[in-house]
Amino acid sequence: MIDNLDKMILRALMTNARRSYAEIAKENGVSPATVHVRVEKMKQSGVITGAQLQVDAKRLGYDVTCFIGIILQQAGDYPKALAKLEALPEVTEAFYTTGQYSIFIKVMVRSIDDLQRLLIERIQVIDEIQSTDTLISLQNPISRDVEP
Amino acid sequence: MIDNLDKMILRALMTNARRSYAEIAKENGVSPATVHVRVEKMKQSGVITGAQLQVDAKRLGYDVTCFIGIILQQAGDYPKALAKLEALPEVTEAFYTTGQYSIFIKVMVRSIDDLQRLLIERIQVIDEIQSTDTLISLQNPISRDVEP
DNA sequence: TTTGAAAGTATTTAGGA
DNA sequence: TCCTAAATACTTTCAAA
Repeated sequence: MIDNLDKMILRALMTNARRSYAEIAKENGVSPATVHVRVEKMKQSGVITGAQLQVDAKRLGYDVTCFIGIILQQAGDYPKALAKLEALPEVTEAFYTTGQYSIFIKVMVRSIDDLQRLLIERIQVIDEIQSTDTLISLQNPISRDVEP
Repeated sequence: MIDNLDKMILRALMTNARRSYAEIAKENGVSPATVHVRVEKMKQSGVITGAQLQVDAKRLGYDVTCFIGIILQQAGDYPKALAKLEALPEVTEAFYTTGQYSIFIKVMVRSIDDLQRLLIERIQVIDEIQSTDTLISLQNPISRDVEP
């Protein structure tokens, strides 16, 4: 399904999604048309789902990143709780997890004050949520992709 | 520092980093050259840090995503422990956090067996680590960017 | 599946408003 | 700072191997 050339193309684009197919082609001894064909195939098969610009959240004013573990009143409340969390733009990731928490979310806000308001006024008021644990991130020293 | 046009450009590229500057220019009533200049400025000022292809980890064979909270022997062990974690390609994110854990990592592996091996043979053997808590993710229903 | 060639676009630079 | 215009480079299609 995915051969070595596909992997090379993924590796190239995962580090810099705006690199030209021409350049990647040259590096791998194939024609630009081939790179184009391979990328289209990986898009169609769902291996490639998109391309995101990476921005420095701090420079956009988001100084606080944190993780919140959520314990629900009942396990079956998951879809409702999730829908309510999705409506909060500060919630940038949500995971449905096993273990002590049912839902585990990543939140990015401008300040500790904003975090407190978000937690108290928008998250802890969600009926389906029983309690939350917050983990504030001070640094994000590793951030990278899986190996293709 | 960042004006409205910059934000529009970021919004466009954050959802699809391969969109053409020409198209973004047209949408915002400016010339392609202006978009180019703005992007270069945001790269130089560090607002834009790169562009990543998004891939479906499951289709690359990474079926298991999990979070591991790490408690260190001593707080000062952080740099050493981090360096050892960085050497493990399965560790795709690391956060230095306040609260019950010192380091909080995201791990992507091919199977639960691989997770077990990674935990026992590569992570729990790190001298500086006292103990770990693992949280397995079954789904990732929300995954998006902050608002610029 | 890959390619070369052609057509269509896009990027990037530079000069001038 | 932004634009237009021009040069260069890239992408994408397609017919053939």
